[in-house]
Amino acid sequence: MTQITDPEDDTDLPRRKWKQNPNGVRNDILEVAREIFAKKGLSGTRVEEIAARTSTSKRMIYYYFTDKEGLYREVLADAYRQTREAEDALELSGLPPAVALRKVADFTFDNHRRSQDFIRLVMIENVHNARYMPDASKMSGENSSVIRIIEEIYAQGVAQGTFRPGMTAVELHWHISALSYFNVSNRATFSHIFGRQLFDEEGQAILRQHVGDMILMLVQA
Amino acid sequence: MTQITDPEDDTDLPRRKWKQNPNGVRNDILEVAREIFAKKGLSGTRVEEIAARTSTSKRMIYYYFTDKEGLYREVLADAYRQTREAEDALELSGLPPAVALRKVADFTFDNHRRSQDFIRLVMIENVHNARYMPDASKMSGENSSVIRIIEEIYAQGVAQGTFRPGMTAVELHWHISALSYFNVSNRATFSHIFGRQLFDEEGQAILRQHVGDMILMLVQA
Amino acid sequence: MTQITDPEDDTDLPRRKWKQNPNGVRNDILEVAREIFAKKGLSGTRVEEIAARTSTSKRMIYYYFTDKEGLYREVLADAYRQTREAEDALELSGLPPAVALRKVADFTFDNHRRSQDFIRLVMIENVHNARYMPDASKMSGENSSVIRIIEEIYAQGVAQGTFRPGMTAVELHWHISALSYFNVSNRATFSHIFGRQLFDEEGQAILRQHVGDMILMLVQA
Amino acid sequence: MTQITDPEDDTDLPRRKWKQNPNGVRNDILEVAREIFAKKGLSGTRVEEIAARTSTSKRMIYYYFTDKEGLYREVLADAYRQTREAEDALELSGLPPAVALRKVADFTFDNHRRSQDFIRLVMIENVHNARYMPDASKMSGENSSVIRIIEEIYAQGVAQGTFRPGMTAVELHWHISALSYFNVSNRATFSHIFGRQLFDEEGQAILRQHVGDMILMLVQA
DNA sequence: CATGAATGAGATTTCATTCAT
DNA sequence: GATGAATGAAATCTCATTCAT
Repeated sequence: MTQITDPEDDTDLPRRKWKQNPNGVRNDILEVAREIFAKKGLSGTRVEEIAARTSTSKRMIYYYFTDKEGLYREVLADAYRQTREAEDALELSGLPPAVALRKVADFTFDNHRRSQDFIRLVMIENVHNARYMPDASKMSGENSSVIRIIEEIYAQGVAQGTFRPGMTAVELHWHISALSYFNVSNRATFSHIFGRQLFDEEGQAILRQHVGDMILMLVQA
Repeated sequence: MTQITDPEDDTDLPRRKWKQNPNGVRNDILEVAREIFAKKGLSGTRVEEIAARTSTSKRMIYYYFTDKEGLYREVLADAYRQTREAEDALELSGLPPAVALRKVADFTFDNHRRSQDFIRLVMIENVHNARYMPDASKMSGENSSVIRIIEEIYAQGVAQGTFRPGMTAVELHWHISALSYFNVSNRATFSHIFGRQLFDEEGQAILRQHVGDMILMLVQA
Repeated sequence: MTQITDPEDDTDLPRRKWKQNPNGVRNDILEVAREIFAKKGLSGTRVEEIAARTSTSKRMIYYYFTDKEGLYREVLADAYRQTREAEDALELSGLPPAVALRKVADFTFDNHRRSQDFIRLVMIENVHNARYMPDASKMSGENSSVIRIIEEIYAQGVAQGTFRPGMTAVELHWHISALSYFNVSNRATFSHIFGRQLFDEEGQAILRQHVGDMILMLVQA
Repeated sequence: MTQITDPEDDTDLPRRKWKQNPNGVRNDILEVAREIFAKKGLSGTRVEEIAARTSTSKRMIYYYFTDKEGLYREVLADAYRQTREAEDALELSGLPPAVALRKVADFTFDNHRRSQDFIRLVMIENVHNARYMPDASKMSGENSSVIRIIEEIYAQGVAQGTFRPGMTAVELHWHISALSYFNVSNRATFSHIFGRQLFDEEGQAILRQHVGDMILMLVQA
């Protein structure tokens, strides 16, 4: 990513992607680790394998992350951070509540599909009962932008009389998340049992439509 | 450890512990293994630990299940089998489609909450990309009773004109499952970020109600 | 030591000193470990080295002793146990107090000289601030036979009027130990600075004599 | 870490921290290293830990002391040097031999108690069989002031007829050292087994008295 | 002189599995 | 069927030391 390779440095020495490049090395490890942890889980991952796919050595992993668990924690925190950032980019001002809410649902559905590694990390972390989650302080849902966004939309809809009162943003977020998450997390077993149809483009379009429909009907009921 | 075998008691009588339980040892292993696999995953589980919590020794695990993976496969197949059996017990004949469909949703929501270990095994299996799933032949969704049940209800509703046509039972099942599953699978991370409110009795009642509502609105739209 | 090698077992298979001989293997490890720990200390010792000098593998060390520290603890406890046993063998009944007390001093002086590994383990353990000592319950000085022996001798001497009253057995033991211990523990540095004379046979005889003299004079003063 | 260097302050003036301390960095390292080596031994000590507690970096340790072993050697030599200096300060001229000798014993007993780190370094060095001791030339007991002091006292006592002839100063020093050293070196294990009484103020006073008594009786016998 | 980054070699420990009885 | 002992292969982690700037 932030590579600083010098083409002139063509000596016989073993090729190093970065000499003395702390962030380069650190990020390189982080990226590789994310992929492998997402694929194999914490206990299923070999530090060796991460090192092998890196431009550095196993030793550097311990240098920067103390131990395997430390690396896993960083990967997880990083993944959440990036997801937050993607959510922060959502721009919905000016839209009518119903339109905006569907946009949130669609965005979540699409974004989850795009972020398979993130979903897998969350699956894995749930198997661990959230033991390695970043400090609650950094994660608190209060200042989560999705929640704030949904809150605003919902409040506006209620004010306009188009949404029924009595619900919370977290509830709405929960429903949208559940449907969008399951679509990625359980694809393997679900398609094993019920076939792949729901996962081809047409099937996905139908599901996506349903998700938005259900959410809107829920608030408009 | 908790063994009750008496060296002098070398008669032909079956060992007391398993008197009414011919496959005693095997089932004992299976039960213990299910619990531990559900808690720690495949790679996170130690054969040692399973053996220790069993009334038998490690040797027997290999005797009955060949290897750790074999045991895991059996545990998984067993768990699915039991879930199927629970679903088969659903009796809805005679009810109007809308009532029946809500009952299916409620049942699924409740049943998932009760079957945490099963859900965890499914989570784990999805991390493994469904690599260890029982043969598709045994699992095929065609002969799944939930699907057949939903199919009947839906067909009836469409025939009566109360449900809109154009949907499939698998789609409906997908939505119900997603919402019911996420409620269990992601409780750890979700409550870490957004608090525990949705998981106390009141919160769960609300979510359960929403799930039924959304499904019904989806078919009645 | 407790070897059970069978000369008839001359197959092509790799030679094993003991197959399926738990105590053999365990004691073998313990003996080798004691020697090496005594020589190099806890952190200075390589598990590898212990294994290499054993008839088994590194793996067995972990099988029986959990980890390096566990092995060290056992070695230490074992060494203390053996020292106690040697002390228990002291037979002094019937001797006049002064003679008996000198015998205790002489025995301790000689026994320490013979038990270099034990002394070294105690040195090492003191460097660790006695962190790995066996449970105080097993070690309590109350039921230590040396203390009881000295107590009896001293009480008798006081009763007879040959020893002055007002001292404790632990104090006497302390002095005898200090002199006997230092003779072994500090030989290396002391002889480095002041030469080897005190450590040749003649020097040792003189020191030994002094130790007994001083103790007797102390109680007879 | 607690560095006070200012990048703009690139004058020729010596760094503030070491204004009156030309060998500042070196001595800083030495002091920290002494403490840690005394606590954990040679193999138990991490160069990393020394560096961390120093005002400099690891690099400087290697710059000044070549390697860990070199640093350890210097620490040890330094500790002996300081002990010698303390002994040199003893001023006993004019006192009657018996009084002077008890003063030497008392001084040694007290001085050892005060110099725990030194005693620990000696313990550690004895575990290493005195492999890292400073050159014998620097250390030779001949020019050791304690030995010379004791020699003088003893000679005077013999000349006066109050001390019996036939002993050497090294022997006397050996006894005093043994008792004073053990008091510090074996406190951990001894009190673990026999309790702490001998190590409280009263107990120590008794032991100290005994040590002087025994030495005096030994020469006066 | 000074520093943070980097590292090879090796140490400790783990784990599924098999063996001997 | 049953059991405790045994094990090879591999995984995690540590440490003194050197390098690049």
